[in-house]
Amino acid sequence: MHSKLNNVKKEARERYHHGDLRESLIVSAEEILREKGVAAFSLREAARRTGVSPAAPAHHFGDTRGLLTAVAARGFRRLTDELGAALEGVPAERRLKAIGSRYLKFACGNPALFSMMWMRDLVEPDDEEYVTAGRAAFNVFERAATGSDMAPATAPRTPGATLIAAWAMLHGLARLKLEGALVNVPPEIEDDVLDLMPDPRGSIC
Amino acid sequence: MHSKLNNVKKEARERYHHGDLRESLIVSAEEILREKGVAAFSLREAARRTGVSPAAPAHHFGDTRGLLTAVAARGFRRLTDELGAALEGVPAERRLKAIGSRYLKFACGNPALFSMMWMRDLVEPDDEEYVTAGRAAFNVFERAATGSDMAPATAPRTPGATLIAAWAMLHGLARLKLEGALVNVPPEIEDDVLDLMPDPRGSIC
DNA sequence: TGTACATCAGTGAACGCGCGTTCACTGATGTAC
DNA sequence: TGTACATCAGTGAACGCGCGTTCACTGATGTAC
Repeated sequence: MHSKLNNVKKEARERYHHGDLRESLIVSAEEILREKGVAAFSLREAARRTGVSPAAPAHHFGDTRGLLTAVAARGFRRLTDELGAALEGVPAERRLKAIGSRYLKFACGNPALFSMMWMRDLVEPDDEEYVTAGRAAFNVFERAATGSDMAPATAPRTPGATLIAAWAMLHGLARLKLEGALVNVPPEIEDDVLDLMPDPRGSIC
Repeated sequence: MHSKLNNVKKEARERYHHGDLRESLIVSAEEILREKGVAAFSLREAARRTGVSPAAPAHHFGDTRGLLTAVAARGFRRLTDELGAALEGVPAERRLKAIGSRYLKFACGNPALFSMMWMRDLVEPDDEEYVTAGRAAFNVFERAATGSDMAPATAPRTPGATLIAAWAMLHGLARLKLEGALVNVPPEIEDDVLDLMPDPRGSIC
């Protein structure tokens, strides 16, 4: 039974048509980011890891930027999911912190991916999928932080200063950690920093 | 007189020995960062712009990473100067905000340089000059934010949570701006965010 | 003041590399009749 | 149910490119005597 499974897999691998190349390329790309970082990423290696010719990716993504954009969008979707999961069963007054520590956890667990997601040089910043995915992640944060579920779906957002301030503190903490700027800082402090996030509901100050 | 000056310059340019190649390469590198961004940086182009053979930089910096490290260190020194200048004649209670907006100004005025300064992949993170320059910048921030001048010069720092929180908010705001994440946010909000920085002197809350 | 020589700061040609992308092509798939 | 054909998803060889670095070298500088 095990060997049967392997045969199926092998056949699939050796088929002329891959079957799910788009998906596989994204997975390979994430792998490269995880193992080697953003700077070392190349389209050819993604193809190589997927066991496909270097010209194949063009069919699905056009060019390198296209693939990275898809990977970034997928990253935002995963972030959205994780932020959502972090809120389950958490009372309103602890949601800001809960979402904050999950945001950090995501960034530190996927350092290269997280960085790449924000690099407008590498990504097609106007790509609809990318924009939508990014906005969805922010929406979760906004709802958790403000307690409001009424965020308009389409209109341009102009969120309040406190919300942006909380996000900035969070994002900055993540970046500083990734950048190794906090190596001399005791890790417990991180928790205190999260407590200092300004609360958009105005419960502090 | 003008032409005489030009002749001197021309001679200098055409001399076999450059005279100040180390300095010139750093300047060219900054130029490239400004014009093309981090991703497009190359050692060869820095040499080309300086009017020197591609092998010349090795004499002064060893390799690409060496040059970028020097550029980053210089960036931190410039940041230190600017932060210091931002404090001149500013009363204690307004220093936190003053230094905050200067930090933002620096980041947004030198986007590629600022990003590069934090990229441990591109830089020799243990280089003494780099480390010293980075620490000096942080020291200015710390002194301005806490009002304390007694920061030990050598001992490993373990700054308080509020200080880190303020820095994180600032750094995060800078990053979000550079990353284009705030395009839909009215610019006035930035000022309000700075007002929300937690004050390490405990004057708020 | 003159000269020999070590050291320094450059040259420029060459290396091998991996990259993104193009190209004419072919095998597989699915649909219309 | 069988067949013709359009479309799709791949191949793999080739392109030109710019890169970082190495190498043997040479011109300029400065120092010791």
